Amino acid sequence: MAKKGQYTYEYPHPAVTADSVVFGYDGKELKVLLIKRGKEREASTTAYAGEWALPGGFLDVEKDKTIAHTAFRELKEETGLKLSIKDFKEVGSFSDIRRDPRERVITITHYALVKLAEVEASTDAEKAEWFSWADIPHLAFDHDKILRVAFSRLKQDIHFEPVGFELLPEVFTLPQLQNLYESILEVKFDRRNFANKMKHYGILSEIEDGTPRHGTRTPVKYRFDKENYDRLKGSGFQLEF
Amino acid sequence: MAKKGQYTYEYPHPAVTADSVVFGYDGKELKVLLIKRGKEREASTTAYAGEWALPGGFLDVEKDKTIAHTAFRELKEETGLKLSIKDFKEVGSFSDIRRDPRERVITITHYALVKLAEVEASTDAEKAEWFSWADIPHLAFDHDKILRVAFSRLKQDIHFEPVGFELLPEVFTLPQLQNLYESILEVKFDRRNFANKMKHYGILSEIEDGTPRHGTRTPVKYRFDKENYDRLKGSGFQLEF
DNA sequence: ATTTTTTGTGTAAATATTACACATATTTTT
DNA sequence: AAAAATATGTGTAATATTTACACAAAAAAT
Repeated sequence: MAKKGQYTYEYPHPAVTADSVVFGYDGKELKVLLIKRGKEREASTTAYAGEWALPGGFLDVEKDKTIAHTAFRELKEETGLKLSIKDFKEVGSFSDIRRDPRERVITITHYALVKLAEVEASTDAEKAEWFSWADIPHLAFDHDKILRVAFSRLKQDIHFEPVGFELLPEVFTLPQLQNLYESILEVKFDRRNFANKMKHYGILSEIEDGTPRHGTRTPVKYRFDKENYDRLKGSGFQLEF
Repeated sequence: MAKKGQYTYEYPHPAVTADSVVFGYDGKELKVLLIKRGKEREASTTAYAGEWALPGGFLDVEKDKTIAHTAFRELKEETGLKLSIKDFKEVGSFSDIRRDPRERVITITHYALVKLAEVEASTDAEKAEWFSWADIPHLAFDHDKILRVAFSRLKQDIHFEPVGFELLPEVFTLPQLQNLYESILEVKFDRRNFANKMKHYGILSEIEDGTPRHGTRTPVKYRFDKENYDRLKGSGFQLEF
């Protein structure tokens, strides 16, 4: 364990943390992973104990290769979720001089998109919980603000990035895909126009499951055609609505 | 002056800097403001002395309200340019563990857009120089990479933000505006289509300077109609090409 | 003086977007 | 068990947007 007062500098240094906004989608609603704050860094005073907050923690100055590695490591430690470094997309920094009561702390926030069904089992329910976007509690520090900024970044990115790929399960339906877009963009689309446009892009593969499918109201299942998407993206394609 | 070893922490802390990419436009070419590195922080070892670099410097932990204030202060100190805090748009952080040979330094980068003609005089030519985008020298640290990322962010933002307002002088011509868009987006547009689209948005006011203007090849002068632009933007307008 | 470059302007064709209705199986309600 | 409500898939015509394209005149360069 580190001895107190071991690290000295000629000029004052801030602490740096990485917080993560992890979005999931269960086919119905957009969700966010939050943790209940306990104590951290054994010896330091705990701030906002017992409140909900974004998962995150301090940069390990000697070990973390980049700040994304901090985000990765802390998310795993705090929620059990083991993603990949490249899943973390930087949102920005939050550096207000009073944002942490203990000392000057700059946080760099990332967001990540996960397939909820696939990861729900591996999140440590003791410490972490998935909250519906519509039902987020008040958060510690300036995490309310951070969450809003992360969401607006997601909202921007969805125009150009295949966020569907990352949030939906392998097999999904058009209504699910549409609902996801509507949840993130906070608008409603016409069902026919949405389907036409999506099919026109050629990035959906219909799954033939044998059932002859005479009636409706059992939605057709699709898979993303990743190869086609990558090809389109390479030639300047933009997924827009 | 600070005494050596005055600031101690229980855990190691990184240094945090703010670097700025300042873009200017002279009616012909996109330019970037760079500084020649000398020594900084009186007592510390100077890295990359004599090389070109982005303007920037260390966060003042006790005084800088946010990291944007650091960017503002350092830009003024190093180049003489006095912008406004809200001119600084965050690009992102660069945190590679080896990016600074002296100690662990995380940098948070902003970009800013300026009307070159108006600020050229106030940049301290002793220390700072405007470089054409096509003619940027090799830079210190990972500043080459930072510059590329900042440019690609500008390229994205131009779709949705009135960067023309910020880079062009009050009075400008359509060819200048088009050239600016072409420089940033790295494409060529058809002159008629560009003019049609721009005029259709209703954000340009033609300036009547009395001259009857029988001939062509003396471009018509315009001003941005800021009010109209703001109104359009408020109702979801997007400037696209 | 001649040539080259720069500028402004309009229209037709192609493409993309929008608006819109019904039949039917499933689910929910009574 | 029956009835009502809900969710699903499908196509076309009207409108709006985007693209492609040529010439005449002044200024600048040769």
